[in-house]
Amino acid sequence: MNYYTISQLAEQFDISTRTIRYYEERGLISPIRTESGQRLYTKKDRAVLKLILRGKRFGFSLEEIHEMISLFDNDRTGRKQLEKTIAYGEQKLKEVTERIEDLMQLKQEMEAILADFRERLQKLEGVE
Amino acid sequence: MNYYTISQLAEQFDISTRTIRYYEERGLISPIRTESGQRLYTKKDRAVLKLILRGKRFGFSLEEIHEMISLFDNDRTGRKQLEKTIAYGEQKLKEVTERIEDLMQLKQEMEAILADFRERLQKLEGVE
DNA sequence: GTTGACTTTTACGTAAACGTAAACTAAAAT
DNA sequence: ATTTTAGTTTACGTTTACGTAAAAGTCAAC
Repeated sequence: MNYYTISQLAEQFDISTRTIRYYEERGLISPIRTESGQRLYTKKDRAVLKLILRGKRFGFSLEEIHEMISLFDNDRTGRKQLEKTIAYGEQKLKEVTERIEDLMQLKQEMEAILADFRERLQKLEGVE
Repeated sequence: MNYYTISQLAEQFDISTRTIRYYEERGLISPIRTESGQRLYTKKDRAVLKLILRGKRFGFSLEEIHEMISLFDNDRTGRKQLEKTIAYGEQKLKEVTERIEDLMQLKQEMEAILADFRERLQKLEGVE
């Protein structure tokens, strides 16, 4: 298998190494170590990092992202655990759905405003 | 016309008065004042506040939201101004569109994971 | 085998977005 | 008329999410 160093990942995602170490401090990512203590990241670690950054773009806090990651990550075997996980997941899914609807409304409003501006510009050009 | 007090707005949106004053500090909202210096908010101010909070939910910084507000707010009359505004608006619209697509992908992934969990639960219940 | 790039931990610094407390004034209620 | 209640400014405090610098160890290249 193949590993990434911290600076490789940092470059790939255009973030600092400090940022990656900070995510580790907060328990969001857990790379293995070489004998001498250097961090090594697997493809899976990379995927987690990608997930973190996407969550951030959506305005989720690291705390929320942490919750979501443990949702996907932990193999919850017990029935109660599964039910809890599903309930939590359904709630998060609902939140995401609401956000999408909200954003689509914003999009429509922006399009309307833009249409208005374009019309104004047309009139100005007509006069000229 | 009808005005809102700061605490009325705070209650309506479930935020603190400090938060509203902070948005004013940052130039995002500009209520009128009574003779004695108390803030009064119009329907339009309320709409702006709503916009701010929506922007925040989407993960935009107050700085970005400030920009967007002045975009919608200022009556830009000159041709150059109009063109600039339209260009900026189109860019923001693109960002929003991308975000929607991104979120929809996240939604699908979450749905897949949830389906998997539900299947596991089914199997457990079948055994029981 | 030493220079230079990279990594580690520790620790203090910082910007954004408010929270909170003090000291005071105005409005509303009793 | 005088308590509450709500509002104001000023200013320091706090959390999140890192930035930055120091001191020391390690890896890669020449």
